[in-house]
Amino acid sequence: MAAKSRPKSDAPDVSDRVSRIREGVTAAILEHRLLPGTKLGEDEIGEIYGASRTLVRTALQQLAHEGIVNIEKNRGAFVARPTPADAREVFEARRLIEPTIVDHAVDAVSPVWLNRLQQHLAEEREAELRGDARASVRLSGDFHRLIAEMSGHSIYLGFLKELIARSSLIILLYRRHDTPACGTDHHAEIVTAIRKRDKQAARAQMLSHLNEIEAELFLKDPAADELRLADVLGA
Amino acid sequence: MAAKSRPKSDAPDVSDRVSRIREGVTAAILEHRLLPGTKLGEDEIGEIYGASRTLVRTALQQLAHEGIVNIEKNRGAFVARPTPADAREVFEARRLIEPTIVDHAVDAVSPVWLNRLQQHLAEEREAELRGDARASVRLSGDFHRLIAEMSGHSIYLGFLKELIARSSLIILLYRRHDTPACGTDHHAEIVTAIRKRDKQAARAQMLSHLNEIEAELFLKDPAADELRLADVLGA
DNA sequence: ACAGGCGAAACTTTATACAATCTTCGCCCA
DNA sequence: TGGGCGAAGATTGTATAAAGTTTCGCCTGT
Repeated sequence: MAAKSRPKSDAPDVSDRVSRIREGVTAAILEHRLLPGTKLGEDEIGEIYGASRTLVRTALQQLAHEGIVNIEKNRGAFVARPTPADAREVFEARRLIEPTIVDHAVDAVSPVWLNRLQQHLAEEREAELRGDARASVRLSGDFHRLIAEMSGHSIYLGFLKELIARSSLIILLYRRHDTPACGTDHHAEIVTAIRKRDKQAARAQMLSHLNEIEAELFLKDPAADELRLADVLGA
Repeated sequence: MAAKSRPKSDAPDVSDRVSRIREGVTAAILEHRLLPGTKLGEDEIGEIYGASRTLVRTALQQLAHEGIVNIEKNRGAFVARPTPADAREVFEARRLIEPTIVDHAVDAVSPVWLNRLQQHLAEEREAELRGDARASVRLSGDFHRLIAEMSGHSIYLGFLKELIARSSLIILLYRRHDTPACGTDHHAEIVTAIRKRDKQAARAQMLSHLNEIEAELFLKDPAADELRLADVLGA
């Protein structure tokens, strides 16, 4: 029995073909290459990844469950278009969960993890300097996911993955100016608090970080989605 | 076009055939008619619901994403068997989320909702009196879900659905005695606090309720799942 | 010229057939 | 008698084809 036969039920099955499709599409959405509302045709994606529609469909259903794709019956799959109400819910949930996650991360602090965090900060700075907006957006989300992995809490990790993916769409849709997605300095301050094992500070930093992200959004409060047309016509 | 053509992306699509399968299997698991570890053959289920394997597979994948079914590659789908570590994570998450949910529920209180809550309590009492363990288990979870629906927070609702489903399996696996799943009195006290619009009390009641449920569990801390065999032999 | 309806094309949904993998049972050998 | 090898059976993974639905263009009638 080699160690390779250990799917362990938690492993993402990176070698799986469905996962390759899912992660490819997810990356495209998170990096803002696929815009909200874009139609995701099964043939189209299948041809790109050299897979049949069966596998594409499986991947799209998983993405729909994660909330970044909407599947409309008999019409197909589309990149989700979160409403302002959705956005408020997502950030409220993040404000609730992430301080607790960072608490656990402090408990799990170790040289190995600190090293990973440092390395990640370096990658973020590099992408920022390079002006690579796509990488910046992706890495910004990855930072939060990294802390969730560090916490060792698999349920929080699963929840947060959903919330981060949706956040990426929300930021794309509703940011006021073309501000950099996530202040890298904030991330550094959070890491500092984690290194000092200061839960109080870590929670506070995380919370203010999330508040700042949301504050940079323009979450207007239309009566319903139907008003979107009026917005477009007014522009 | 009648109002029926409104899937609205959030509706459970009750008329959908996949959803019928999913909800049927979910109910069977939540009512403890399907025990953890049970193999869920695709042909088997397909024959029961008169559907082809394509639809069954879709339903099973959704259940796997909700965490109550494990899909092992080339082996099939099985009812999940949460570990004690999973159990602790689930209840920690519930202790974090549900007090906040009940907070929102208090904000949303109205005669209509109070009526539904009362009606639900009556159903629970009736099932308890009737000695219908299956209905009791299901209704006990439905109470928590009802409050989440009342909160109007769709993300919390989605998260809680997962947590409740897993909780049902956990309680089945790890309860000390054959205690009634969930104290009905506790639920009544929570409703009372909600009616009084007393957030403080509602949060406290919810928290102690969750603590009590977890306290009635026997979450031993084996090194790994492999020790399960030793437990059985020791018994 | 324009509104309404018919029809074809494209896509999704569902079913079925085929391929790959795992399990199980029987047999053989040490 | 116990263990290991191997083939048959069963089950899942994947692809392809048939069926149903929506959408868009075009045509006709007013």
